[in-house]
Amino acid sequence: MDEALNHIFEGCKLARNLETSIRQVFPINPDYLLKSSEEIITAFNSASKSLNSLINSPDLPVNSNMVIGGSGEGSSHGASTFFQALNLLQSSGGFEQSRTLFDTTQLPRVGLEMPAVPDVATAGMELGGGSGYGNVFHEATNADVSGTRGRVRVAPEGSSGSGRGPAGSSGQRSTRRRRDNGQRMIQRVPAVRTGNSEMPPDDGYTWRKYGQKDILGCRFPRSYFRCTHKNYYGCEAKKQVQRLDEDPYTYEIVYCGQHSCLTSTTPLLISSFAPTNTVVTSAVAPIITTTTINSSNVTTNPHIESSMIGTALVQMQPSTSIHLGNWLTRDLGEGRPVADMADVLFNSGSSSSSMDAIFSSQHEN
DNA sequence: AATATTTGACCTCC
DNA sequence: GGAGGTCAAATATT
Repeated sequence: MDEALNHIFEGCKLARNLETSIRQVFPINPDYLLKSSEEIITAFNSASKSLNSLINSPDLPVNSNMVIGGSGEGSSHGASTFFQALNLLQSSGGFEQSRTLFDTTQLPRVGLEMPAVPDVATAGMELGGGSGYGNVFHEATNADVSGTRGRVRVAPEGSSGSGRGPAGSSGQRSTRRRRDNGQRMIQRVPAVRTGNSEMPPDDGYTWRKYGQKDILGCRFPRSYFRCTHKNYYGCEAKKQVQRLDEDPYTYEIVYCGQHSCLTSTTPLLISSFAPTNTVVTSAVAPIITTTTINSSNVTTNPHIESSMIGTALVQMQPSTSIHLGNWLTRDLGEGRPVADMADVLFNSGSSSSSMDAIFSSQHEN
């Protein structure tokens, strides 16, 4: 059983590595795809063989059902082998820096939970956790145990207006909070060079920068972003981006909150997640820009195989196409003809203002 | 003109 | 009191 589990976890790890690579490095080298696919197949084939031999073995215990994390009799063996395999997976680098966040004593509860219908972007991040590149760590944010943390400040009446002024003149800000109670996901991504500056790769969503802060002990400032569509949906998704001191070509991105906006964009490569009725027409096809980049400029992250990096980087621009099939066929409920909305979308370019104008009418109701 | 970014001030939490 | 997160006026960009 140990062997089979090891093979399964190895296959999962390889699959995550491949998925992360496909998502973030363009163009993909077909040789690399082939090699990776074969490795995954080999791993699962090995698992299959091990399981077959186990099942056909006369030594198979009567109670062979594993209850992972269970405490009753019959579960201990399964659980221990499971944790051995999981530890193997962890020690391979997938969770190398998450140990403080990922207490192994909680693995049955935390590590095995899978969202029933994961958000596309979230799923992508979760799947990306198996390699040093694109590592993802889940962190339950600081528990609000004091009762005073995260409280909301209420502005005094009649205090609206400019929030900027001389010290001591404020008090008009209605809500200001720290310590988001939502789940945080930490991802490390290689820098992408555009022109003379490096930046994190596009994650498919549209973000608006709302702050930057010098962090004590860090060489590089931390940037704060929130979803562009926050004003229209109350979309609370945020992210913090910081360059690593030890590796300036790697960014650590902390995602906070889930996107609740329908216009949040999704990389084309996730189209396999889209419903079958999704139609990507030329009018809404993603804009593809090609930049000639020296491969050494793309990343120096050793976890990326050089074969994956071409001399040109094709970066998918945020596209609304993926979700169109979803919500164009959805009952928008406000009596607004879908065709009209599509017309607005297709004929007005992809400016967020037109998008927001559409959805603001929904949101306001 | 509309939208995004910059940046100093403000606020919360430790 | 200091660090980190957020706000919003000023400024830049599209």
